[in-house]
Amino acid sequence: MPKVTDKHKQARRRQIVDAATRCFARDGLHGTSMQEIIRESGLSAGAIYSYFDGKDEIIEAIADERHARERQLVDSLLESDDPVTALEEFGRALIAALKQPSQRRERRVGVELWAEALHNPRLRRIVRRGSDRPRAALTAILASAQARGEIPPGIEPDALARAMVALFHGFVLQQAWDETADVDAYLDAIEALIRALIVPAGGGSGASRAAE
Amino acid sequence: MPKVTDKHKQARRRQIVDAATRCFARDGLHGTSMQEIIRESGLSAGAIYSYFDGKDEIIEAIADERHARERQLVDSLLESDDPVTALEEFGRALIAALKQPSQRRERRVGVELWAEALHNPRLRRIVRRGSDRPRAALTAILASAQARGEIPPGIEPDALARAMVALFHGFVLQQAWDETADVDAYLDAIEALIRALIVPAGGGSGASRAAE
Amino acid sequence: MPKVTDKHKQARRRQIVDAATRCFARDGLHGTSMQEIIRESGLSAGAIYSYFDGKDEIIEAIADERHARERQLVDSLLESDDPVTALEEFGRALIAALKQPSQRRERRVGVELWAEALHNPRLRRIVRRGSDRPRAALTAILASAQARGEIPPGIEPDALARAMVALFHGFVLQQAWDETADVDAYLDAIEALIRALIVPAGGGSGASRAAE
Amino acid sequence: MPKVTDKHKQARRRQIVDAATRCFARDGLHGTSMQEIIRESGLSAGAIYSYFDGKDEIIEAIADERHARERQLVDSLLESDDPVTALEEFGRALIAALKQPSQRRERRVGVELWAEALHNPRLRRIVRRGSDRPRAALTAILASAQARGEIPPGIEPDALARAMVALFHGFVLQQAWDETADVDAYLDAIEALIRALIVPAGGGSGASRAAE
DNA sequence: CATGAATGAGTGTTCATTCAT
DNA sequence: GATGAATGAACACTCATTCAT
Repeated sequence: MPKVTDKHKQARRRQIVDAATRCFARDGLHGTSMQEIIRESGLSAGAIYSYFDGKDEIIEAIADERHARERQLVDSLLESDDPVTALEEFGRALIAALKQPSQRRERRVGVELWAEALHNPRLRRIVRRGSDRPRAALTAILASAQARGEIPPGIEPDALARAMVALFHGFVLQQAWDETADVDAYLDAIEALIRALIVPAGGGSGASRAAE
Repeated sequence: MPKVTDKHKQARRRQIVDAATRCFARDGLHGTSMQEIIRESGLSAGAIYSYFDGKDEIIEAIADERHARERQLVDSLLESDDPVTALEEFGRALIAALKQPSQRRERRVGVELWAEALHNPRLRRIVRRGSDRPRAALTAILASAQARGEIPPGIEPDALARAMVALFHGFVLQQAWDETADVDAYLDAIEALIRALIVPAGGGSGASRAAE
Repeated sequence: MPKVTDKHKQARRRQIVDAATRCFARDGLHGTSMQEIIRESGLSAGAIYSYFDGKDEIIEAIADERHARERQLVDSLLESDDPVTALEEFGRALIAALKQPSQRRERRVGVELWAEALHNPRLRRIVRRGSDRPRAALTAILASAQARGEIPPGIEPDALARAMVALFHGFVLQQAWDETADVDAYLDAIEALIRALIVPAGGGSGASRAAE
Repeated sequence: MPKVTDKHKQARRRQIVDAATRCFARDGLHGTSMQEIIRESGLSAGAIYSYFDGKDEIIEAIADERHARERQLVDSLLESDDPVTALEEFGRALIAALKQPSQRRERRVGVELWAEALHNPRLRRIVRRGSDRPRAALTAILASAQARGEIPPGIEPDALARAMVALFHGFVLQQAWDETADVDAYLDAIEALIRALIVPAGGGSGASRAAE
């Protein structure tokens, strides 16, 4: 019965990853001991080590999950052929992500992962995959929009994509520091910012539309 | 002769903070042991502990320095009465800061501090001072620009300020992960982004100017 | 199977407390490092710290044991209704305690605890319980003896109880300093000292002189 | 001018010993760092080390002083030819010593010295001189009193002397633990205790009972 | 297969003492 | 002589990981 075993295995890994995420969000990656994860998960030390090779692998699993979720978010970006619509979709997905309180914990841990990725090459690869791929997708969309004349020429699409990723990461950080940061106002502001850039198909300023 | 003693003290603290910054940038806040800082600084354990109460205090000193440097950057913001000019000044200061390779190390450590600040209240206070004050200054400038009609109404100035801080933090992160990230192109892109938003005094769209 | 675990736990604590007692008796509370206790106990650092929160707690456990043993000694005091008999019982228990060479080590450590108790409030509470309770019991016996006329009036029973406790503590100290101190002669002497005070049932008394 | 220098030296040693005594009474022998003694004395580290070879020597100096003071107390014992009078003198000196609040500190440190003496041979020699000599003197007096028939036969004079020393040490300990311990009542009680033993020149005796 | 007691190298920190100035 | 900055071995304690049961 490999399937049952596999399901069981997945469930146990879930249990461990969830417990670890709670601990990491509360006390930080380095402020959390394996003992705490053991206690929080309700499993034994041996059990945990039979599902993960060690603390680092649990951290990587968390990073992997985050990356997978972000990839899903990006995939929605690629569905539409119209770049502007795609960006709007992206924006909406972002809203959903940033407003979900259930993901606050994950985002806090995310900030820890950013720092950890600076010194752990395996983790860096995972974490960067989570922003390199979205950025590449954004770059493609923006290049295409630029080709259509919807975005002024003379701006590097990749640099603009970086700016959009920065707007996301930067707000994740602000929200991690201050839970009361106003998500809706922020999303309105960056929407205005981005729309201002978009050259309307039939002339007149993008900026004026931002105020509509 | 208190001056000599004081100068000496400052020099020793410099020596320790610099050594620690090198270590932290290389191995991370938690990947660096006091032993390493001791070796890197060329001082003895006892000497270091006579200048700092412990590892945490060294970290705080580094955060404090960073905050002080950011405050200087912000102060230049406030000098001009014209909001748009002020923003340009700010942008230029940003360019200078992000392009200085000598500060790469500091920015890498900065990312570590963001994560650490999530769990260390003292540090959070220091780190947040470094972005709350700039944000407040930006908010004031943007509100004033908005009052003058230079920025479309209907956008929360504070949210827009958050976006600008995010554009900074977000790129610091990307640069920490990938030293080859193109600073100039990024700065061009965010300049275009911001300019697009600015309603020209006499008519035509900001977006069109962004392409100039 | 909580019983096995519990028994095991008790046995390990015994092992640690015994090793620590040997170390403390040999090198003093402060002359003994945890490393020495680790070596002497044959356990690892981690093992010891899983049974005790730290060195202080090991010391407290030793003090607790001593206190428990002293309470048992005192309980024998309270069994008899006749104060004089009770005192005799107490004296005999004392003899047994002071003559047991196996307790030499414990008594040496006891002297260390007296000193430590001066500066460690938790320990002071434990150590004082070990002499306050016996003293209170002695006070009650002496008061009752005084009420029966067996001890001359005009002496504070509590002060006399203090004197008896002092005779015990003081000799423990002398014996700690000089193992050859003659226990039997000492016990004879204090027996004589105390008996001299007791007013014989039928009349003329040394005690009457004491009240003069 | 060796004399002036010598006086100066003595004064400095005083200053250091006094500062150390204050520290030791407050925080214990091992809870006091040289740094604290340095601060408390108002001298520099180098200065202190030019007057004492180290912490241990400061402790020995304190023990020496204590011993010298106790010897003076004992010397008064030997002045009188009449043992009973001598004992009374001794008791009176004791009263004075125990009631002086200024010596509370010294007595607290004294208890620390008892413990330290158990593991430091040099200190043990000093500390024991402080009770061996008084005990020897008491033994002589008691033997002489016994020879005159003032103390019942059959009691070892040395053991009785030990008891008297114990009455002193034991109360010092109680007072160190509890400053409110009633000195006067205690002195009354031990006076009664000792007088009960003394066979009145002309008659029936408690002592006869003691020998039973 | 699961457990959790045990490991021991490593941590941050202290402190009696020295010695260049 | 006096200073006090500097030393570095030693300290109490932690924690990711293992393995006998």
